Amino acid sequence: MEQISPYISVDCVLFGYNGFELEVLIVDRTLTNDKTHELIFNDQTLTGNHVYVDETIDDAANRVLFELTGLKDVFLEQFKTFAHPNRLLKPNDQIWLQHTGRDPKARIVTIGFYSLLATDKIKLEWKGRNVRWIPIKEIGELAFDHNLILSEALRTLRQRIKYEPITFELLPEKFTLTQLQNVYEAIWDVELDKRNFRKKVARMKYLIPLDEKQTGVAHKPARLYVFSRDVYTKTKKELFDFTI
Amino acid sequence: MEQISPYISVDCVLFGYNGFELEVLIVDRTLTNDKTHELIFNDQTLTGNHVYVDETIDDAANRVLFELTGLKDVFLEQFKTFAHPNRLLKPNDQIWLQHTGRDPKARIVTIGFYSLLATDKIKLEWKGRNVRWIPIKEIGELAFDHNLILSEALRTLRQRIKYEPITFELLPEKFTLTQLQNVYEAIWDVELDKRNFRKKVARMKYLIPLDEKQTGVAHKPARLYVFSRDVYTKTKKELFDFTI
DNA sequence: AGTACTTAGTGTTTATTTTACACTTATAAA
DNA sequence: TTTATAAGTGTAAAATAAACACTAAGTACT
Repeated sequence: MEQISPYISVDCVLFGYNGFELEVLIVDRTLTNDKTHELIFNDQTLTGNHVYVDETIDDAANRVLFELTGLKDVFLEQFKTFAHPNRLLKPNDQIWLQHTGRDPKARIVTIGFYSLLATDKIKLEWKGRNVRWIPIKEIGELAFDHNLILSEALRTLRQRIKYEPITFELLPEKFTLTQLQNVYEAIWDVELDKRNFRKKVARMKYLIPLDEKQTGVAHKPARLYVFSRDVYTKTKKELFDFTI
Repeated sequence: MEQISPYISVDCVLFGYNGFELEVLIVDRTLTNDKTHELIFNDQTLTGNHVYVDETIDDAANRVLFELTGLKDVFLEQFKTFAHPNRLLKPNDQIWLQHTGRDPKARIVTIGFYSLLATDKIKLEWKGRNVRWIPIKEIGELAFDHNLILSEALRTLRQRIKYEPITFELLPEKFTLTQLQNVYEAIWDVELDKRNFRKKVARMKYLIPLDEKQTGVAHKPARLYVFSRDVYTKTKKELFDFTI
């Protein structure tokens, strides 16, 4: 029952919305033989890194996000912690751990974060590794238990957008109501009624209509809106939300 | 930026309901000088323990719960992970860590769980330490960041009971509608309208009325109900809840 | 036996929210 | 000027939420 030095990491599920579908940021994990330069394997993972001893787990998650996208101060929230059962490591994962000089017997504890990003404004770059957005429906088998982590992140996201105004994070600052509706439809994978959706969001005071319209579209241009966090925090009911 | 062996623990916030108020299980932490037997300090903590290398974090949390209450298979859910910023350790905590042979510089990562228990059916006992239920409003300063952990657990609980039928876990198997209402009132610290509350729960098919009544009360005896998880899982809308 | 005490249990009205459903309007492109 | 495309709008019916006060059924006490 001795405590072998565990390895603490964060894994970030970065959700993006491209105007049509929900996407997730995926990194290629490529391992080649140092001498022969043969490809040993090539698969895919979520983005993550280990937690340094002098930083909080939120620091670590923000660092991963920043190194990848150059962005700071974006929505990033812890959702669940996973202790990889090492006996279930896939062969590739074992090889990978040895290659990176880590003990495959050491417990891996990883804290899952998820972030919401407007896909367009991001230039991806990460330590020379191939990083790209993949529509969530097209994601195949990932390394470690990253499929589970992704699945739990999506479950959390689907719940969270019911009660908190975070869908705006997936959109440009100014957006149309149709775009907003599309985000909900993409996340929940359902179709919503346009008129009822608009009636519903019309009640949200923190959704501010602008005197501005879309330009350059080959149809009736839509009105643009912004989300006001100020109005939101002022009007939301704190009824059950006091801290002891 | 070297990785000092971190220390991984679980902290369990055990919520109980005594018929009147929401309570939390608290452990006395007493430290005496090994030679002189003088009391060095005596303060209070949540219940927790470290995670062994051969168990999952859920195993560890269940182990803590079992050692404390003798109960298995009760509601126990992870809610948030905390990385104690060690620079903020209180003096007592530093002394405690040294006393238990641990490096105060080693990062502490603790995974917070919360559990819901019907206070009455539990016999408390934990390694000879003093363990007791304390009403949540009477809890003072706790060790480490346990006040923060408790506060986050309560926030989670207050949210969770809005959408999931877990309040039953705080009650005996057969309960009255008034008891159920009292649980909501205790958790949210509000008063609810009796008639509206009953109208609302009457819509819940998984709340099964029995042909049984309270006995031994000096007033009109109330009808007893049970919660049927079967009916709940069958009838609940899985609409947005598929797994990829 | 009767009375006092205590909590259980019930219904109505009004306001708000949800749901289902189809046509007109404004712009760019051809 | 015509066409294609998405924007934008209203109504009726059903369900839910909110406010509000009295009667019923048991025990305890005399």
